[in-house]
Amino acid sequence: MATLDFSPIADTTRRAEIVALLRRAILTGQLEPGQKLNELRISEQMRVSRAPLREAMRELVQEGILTSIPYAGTFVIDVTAKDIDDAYSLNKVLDEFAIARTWPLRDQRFFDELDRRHAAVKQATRELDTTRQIETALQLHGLIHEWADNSVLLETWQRLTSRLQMYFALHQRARNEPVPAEDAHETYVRLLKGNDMPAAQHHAKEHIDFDFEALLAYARGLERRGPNDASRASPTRGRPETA
Amino acid sequence: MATLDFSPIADTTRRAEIVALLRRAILTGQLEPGQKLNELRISEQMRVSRAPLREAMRELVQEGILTSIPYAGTFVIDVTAKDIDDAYSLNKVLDEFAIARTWPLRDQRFFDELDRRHAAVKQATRELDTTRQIETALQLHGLIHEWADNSVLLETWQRLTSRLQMYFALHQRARNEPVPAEDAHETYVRLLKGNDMPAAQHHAKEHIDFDFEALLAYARGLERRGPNDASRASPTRGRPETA
DNA sequence: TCTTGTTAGATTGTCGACAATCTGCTTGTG
DNA sequence: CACAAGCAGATTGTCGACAATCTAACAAGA
Repeated sequence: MATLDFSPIADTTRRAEIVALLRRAILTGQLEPGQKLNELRISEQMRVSRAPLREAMRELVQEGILTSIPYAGTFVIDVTAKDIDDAYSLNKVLDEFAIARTWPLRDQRFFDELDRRHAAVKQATRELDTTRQIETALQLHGLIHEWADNSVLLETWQRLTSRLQMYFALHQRARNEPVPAEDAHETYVRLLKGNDMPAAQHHAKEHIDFDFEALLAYARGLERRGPNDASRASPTRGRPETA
Repeated sequence: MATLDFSPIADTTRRAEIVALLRRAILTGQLEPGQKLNELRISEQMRVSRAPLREAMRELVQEGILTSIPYAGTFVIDVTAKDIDDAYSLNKVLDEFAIARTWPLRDQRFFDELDRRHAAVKQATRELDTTRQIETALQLHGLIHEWADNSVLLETWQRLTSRLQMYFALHQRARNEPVPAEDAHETYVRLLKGNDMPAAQHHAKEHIDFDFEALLAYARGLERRGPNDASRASPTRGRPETA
């Protein structure tokens, strides 16, 4: 028989859809860092009860983009310059590892997918859709982590990605100007297709450096002006239950 | 005035306690891999309603030690040899990074804490408490990740640790024999106190190798005999919603 | 005026019940 | 006997209501 592989059926629980909705709202910056999530208000807006909403929020807390204080509320995580720096330096290490693991597994399907994602970035750039530009760039970058055949690495990178996407979106939102139109990923893609693995690893580091540069400057600027002004109830008691 | 710093008050929600209970049950192997968690039964045993229990389970799903299939149930993750291998190889990279970051931050407090945790391992070994032995060994190992001053790294390592602890406990349980009594961490501690960082990094890798060796062999043996026989409802539909 | 105790309102945490879905068995039919 | 349809039981997902806790405003007293 012909081996037809069906795609998985859609998630049927409200919880899963709520997770997707909330995650998108946070990662695109519609929910600002530090902002409190009022359960009753959100559940009424989404036309669901608080039970699946709360379960969804627990997931996002564990995912690292929300933080919860008992009897006080659940908040979008704050973005500190140190967080970005931490994620940045760890990402370097993970990239190096991912490239090393992916290297011997590269095949035609890998190169095709690489080109496909690269094209998606370029299209988003042409259309000046900054949100989509961030998304596609991270997806391009994520290919080496998906291809490395290491589930723990992939999980780790996806967690990192959530934060990175949030940081980038915040950055874009604040500056509100399109990313440079020239293609910053041309060399990256070319090196991943070549035969010089150390060169690819080295470029990945430099490439990240470039992306993070402006972001870090922005975050540091934020901190100098004091914490974000998003309407939050300034939780003072207890500590967030981070993972 | 004298600056007396109070420790944070204990978590007062049932949810937090349930998370701790379940996590411990899983990591010590009281709940076996693949086993299904019946919500009604557990909630009755714990004398709580299903709401906080379900929220706790969502957290543990996101933490990576449970897996959930809509309308089918929530299960303890299965332990495959590949999972162990993945965690193992990534752990090497993280260790190297953690040592590099910790190195310039070492001070007397670090050395004291190092000795304290080392002593805890030795005491657990003397008392032949294998479960505690695993716990303390991982805590000793975790110091470099805590000290590295990188929150993302720490989070990542803690996620890894959960699985490692589960794997080790499973291993111990199956073989039911105490770990070699000789002190395997003596060199590790000594190198962390010394001045040769590359040597410390190198030893960390070798040290992990040693620990994982038997574990990997055991896991591979498991797979050869087919999947675990824990009473599970053999979920066939849908896919687990891993993080 | 500053501090302390009280109270009202709002929000989070928890509960018990109902709805939706799955699994396995039974039953009827060829 | 093979097989499909349908039913019953069990389990998960969701809902609305109540209890516990927090915040902020206000009053009383030193």
